[in-house]
Amino acid sequence: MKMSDVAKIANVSPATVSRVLSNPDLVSKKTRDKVLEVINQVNYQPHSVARQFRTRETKTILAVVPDITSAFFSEVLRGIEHVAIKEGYQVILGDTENNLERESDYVNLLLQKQVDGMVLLTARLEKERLEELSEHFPIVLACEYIDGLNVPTVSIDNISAARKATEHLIQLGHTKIAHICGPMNVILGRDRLRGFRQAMMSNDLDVDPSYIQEGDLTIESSESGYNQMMKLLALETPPTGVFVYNDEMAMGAIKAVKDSGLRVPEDVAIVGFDNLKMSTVIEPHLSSIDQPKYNIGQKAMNLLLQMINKEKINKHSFVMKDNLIIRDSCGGKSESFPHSHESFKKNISV
Amino acid sequence: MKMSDVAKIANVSPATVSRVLSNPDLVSKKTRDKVLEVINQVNYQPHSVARQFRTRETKTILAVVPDITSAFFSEVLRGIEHVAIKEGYQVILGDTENNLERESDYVNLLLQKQVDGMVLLTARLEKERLEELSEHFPIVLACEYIDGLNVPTVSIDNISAARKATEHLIQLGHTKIAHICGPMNVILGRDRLRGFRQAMMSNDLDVDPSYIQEGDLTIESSESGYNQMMKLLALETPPTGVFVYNDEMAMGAIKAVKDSGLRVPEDVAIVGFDNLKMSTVIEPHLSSIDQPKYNIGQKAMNLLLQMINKEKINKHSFVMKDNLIIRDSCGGKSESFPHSHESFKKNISV
DNA sequence: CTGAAAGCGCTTACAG
DNA sequence: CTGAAAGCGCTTACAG
Repeated sequence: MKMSDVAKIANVSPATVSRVLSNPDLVSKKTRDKVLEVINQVNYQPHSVARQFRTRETKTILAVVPDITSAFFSEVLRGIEHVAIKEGYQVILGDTENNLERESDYVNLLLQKQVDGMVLLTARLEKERLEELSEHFPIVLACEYIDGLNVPTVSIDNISAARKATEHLIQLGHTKIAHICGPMNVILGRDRLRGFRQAMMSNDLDVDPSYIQEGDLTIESSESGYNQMMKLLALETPPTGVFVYNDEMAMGAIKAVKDSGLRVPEDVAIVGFDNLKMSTVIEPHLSSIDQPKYNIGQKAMNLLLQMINKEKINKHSFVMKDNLIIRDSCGGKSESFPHSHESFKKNISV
Repeated sequence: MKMSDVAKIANVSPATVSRVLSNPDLVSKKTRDKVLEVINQVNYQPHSVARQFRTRETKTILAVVPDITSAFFSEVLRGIEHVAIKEGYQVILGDTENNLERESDYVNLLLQKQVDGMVLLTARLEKERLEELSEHFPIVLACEYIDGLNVPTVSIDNISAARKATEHLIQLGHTKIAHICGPMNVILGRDRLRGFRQAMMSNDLDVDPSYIQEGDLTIESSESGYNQMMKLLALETPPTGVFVYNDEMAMGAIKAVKDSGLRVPEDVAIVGFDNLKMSTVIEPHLSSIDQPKYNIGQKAMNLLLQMINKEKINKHSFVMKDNLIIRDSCGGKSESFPHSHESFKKNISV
């Protein structure tokens, strides 16, 4: 059943059917009703690929994620998806599994006009390539970014957030502080390490090179955190405080401390990053840097829509507010264990 | 830049360019090389919507998920995606957020020919609707299913798995056993409750109605598990063992026990379902029913591809093997805490 | 307010 | 092995 069939039955031209569907105001009420009746009767569904072909827009955007399995990204994705759906767009999901080649493949969907635009939650391609692409297609970066790249970007200030997390440990009196850092080939890893170093330096604390252990995103994160923490604990003088790249690694790190017969926070204090929901499920509850994950997704998608609609964007870098959430994994102030529904909620989804 | 432009430069017809791209054997080596050179030179990218329109296939499938945020489904999705990519298909993700209407909307993408087929990880539509749809379009069900529906389905035997989990508690000597069940409007909730009842009955144990507490998937699962466990603990005689619908709820349940000043497993033993990775991160490590999540995804996608390629499928129900993983949350046998890389791995991703 | 006609960029049966 | 031509199902400028 195609449009011309509907037209024939309704005794109008295909053009009229098309108008009823996408521009009903252009059609008289009488004709419109007649056409709609036929459409319902035969249960006509327009062939959307034909429409896409004709209108040169797919009403689909691509979200490229480094790891779909991560609770962090699913929150961001939900922000993207909600805005997309509200505006009549679909979201294709591209999971690169932290693989550069897959990232590159997904980006090519733009060139083939398969999608109207793209939100990149991973930005590991060459700067020049992205720059070139973004001159021709709507692209927004979120979470990850590229220094000096003139493409709309939504993220937090990772350096200052990392500084904050580290300073929290310093304020609690720690001096032997280590950092299980993210991979050095992703900017977030480099930024958070930078923030860590800044905090240490401005407090006149040394950073022992063996106190920096690089985590690995290509294996299960908590496993990577476990391994790196074990290395730290095996040192002659292990650290008493550790700032960990993200919450998932931090969980592994906590496990490592416990498995070694030590306690968190008494023997080793730990701060994470991202404030995942499970940070209040493990013991002790994890102190962490909160990122407005859902809002980042929303903001990024809104920007993308602006670009798709050729609206001007007068800023290209959108820095969202992060927040240090203090729980029990560093000692000091401790959160209460609320029993009521309300406070559970506050506790678990800050 | 379109195909006819490339053709002009290469001094051939558009038909020849098309053949070079999709049926190179039909073209002489000489012509082929000439055309390929031009294609590279001008960096021609075929317009894939035009191709989709012409060939009437989108090389895209839709995966409909009830909750993209859940670690369970991301594993299944990865299985789907890996197979899809290998076979040159893209995956559109539809997150229904446990909302029936959204499920229905996504399913309509089939009618609009936006996708070549669909894997449903949620099956809450009317049986008749799905039956009708599946007569016209390739559809595979995974994880959730509909009784008596003749559509290829991949899942575990939820009833027997639930029985196994419950019997584990019974064998450990528990008699006051409760079940925090899944929502009664999804089949998995009903099935697991059924398995629970079967195990109780065949062991001559009573099921106190107040020992059945229905969880809620529309709120944060661990919060729901927390709430329901609090209700159980408030009973005059609280249960000593609880089988929980899934691991996320089980985490909340464990938290509730601890927050009430009781211990797991000494005061309350808990078994979960799904064997998520975080079940070895919380304390105590959660005993749980393992589902072959990734394999379910692979199998479902393979079946879908068979249907898309009009191959015959001679069975419609594929039951995968589940497995009770015993850890520490029920007492009895306890798992060791391995330190080496290898055993961590085994421990964390059974 | 409505219709006839052109055309979006490919692919493929047909002819040679 | 190659080309000319038709056509996939819509939308939209144009004319009336």
